[in-house]
Amino acid sequence: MQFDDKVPIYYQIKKYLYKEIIIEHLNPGDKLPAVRQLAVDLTVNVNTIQRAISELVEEGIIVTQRGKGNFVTTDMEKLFALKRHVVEEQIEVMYNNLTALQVSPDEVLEYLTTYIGQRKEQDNG
Amino acid sequence: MQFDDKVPIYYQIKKYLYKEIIIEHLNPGDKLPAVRQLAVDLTVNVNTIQRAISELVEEGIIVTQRGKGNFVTTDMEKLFALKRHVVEEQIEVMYNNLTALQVSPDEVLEYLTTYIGQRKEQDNG
DNA sequence: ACTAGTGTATTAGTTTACTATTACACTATA
DNA sequence: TATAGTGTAATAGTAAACTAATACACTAGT
Repeated sequence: MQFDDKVPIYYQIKKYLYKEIIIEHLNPGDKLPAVRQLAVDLTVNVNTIQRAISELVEEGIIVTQRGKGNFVTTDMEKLFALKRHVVEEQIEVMYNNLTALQVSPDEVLEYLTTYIGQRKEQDNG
Repeated sequence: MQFDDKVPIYYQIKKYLYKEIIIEHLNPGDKLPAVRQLAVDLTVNVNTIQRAISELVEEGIIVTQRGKGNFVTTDMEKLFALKRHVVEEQIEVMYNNLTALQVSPDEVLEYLTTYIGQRKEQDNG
């Protein structure tokens, strides 16, 4: 896995696991790969994996069963809230940053519309 | 100034200076505060300021006149490109992250529209 | 010439994230 | 009960960012 050297790796792994859960590569109740396996897959140290996972456990997204493994929670409330939160955060950060640059809400919408239009052209062409 | 401890300070200062230039708190040809003054204002070390500024110099956004100070470039092309780039980057990052979460372009637009609607209510209420 | 204001460079020390390694504890199964 | 698979913890070492302090070099005004 490729990491942005401006952000701690454990934090990027956290976001990666969020993603895997949100897009249902990992479903409620699923067992995660073993920490040692994840360490190999993502080419980082076990401790780094551990740090990411322990934060997800604190947040109630992942549940640990000692000796068995780590599992995605079956608490659907938590999972819905996770997706809502992650998506909203993306929008919010972008909106706040652009607003700080004195871009108006209408302009933000305009920029996004234009951007999507360009992407559609590119992705088709 | 308040920093996000997940991102290097020098990098956040870079972004801060981008902002100051884009919103025309600093205009073409303007002299920046002295590095020692900036260090006090932003409550960081001079070396950290220096690191941020030296990257802006490499990018041609800031021009150093030794013994005099650091100045915003008068190359308007560079400045327009800067704004274009910074704004587009915000949109792009958000779009890519949401796409990775299997949010469709139309949904991205929908989320943003809803978000802006909510903000307007809040900010008026 | 002197001095104050500026950027630049160097050195040393601290903190945090990360790695590497090893050991320990729990679970399930042959 | 032995063993393989799991999470957990602790120790030691490395690298990067940051701070602190000092010294140097250039510019402008007195």
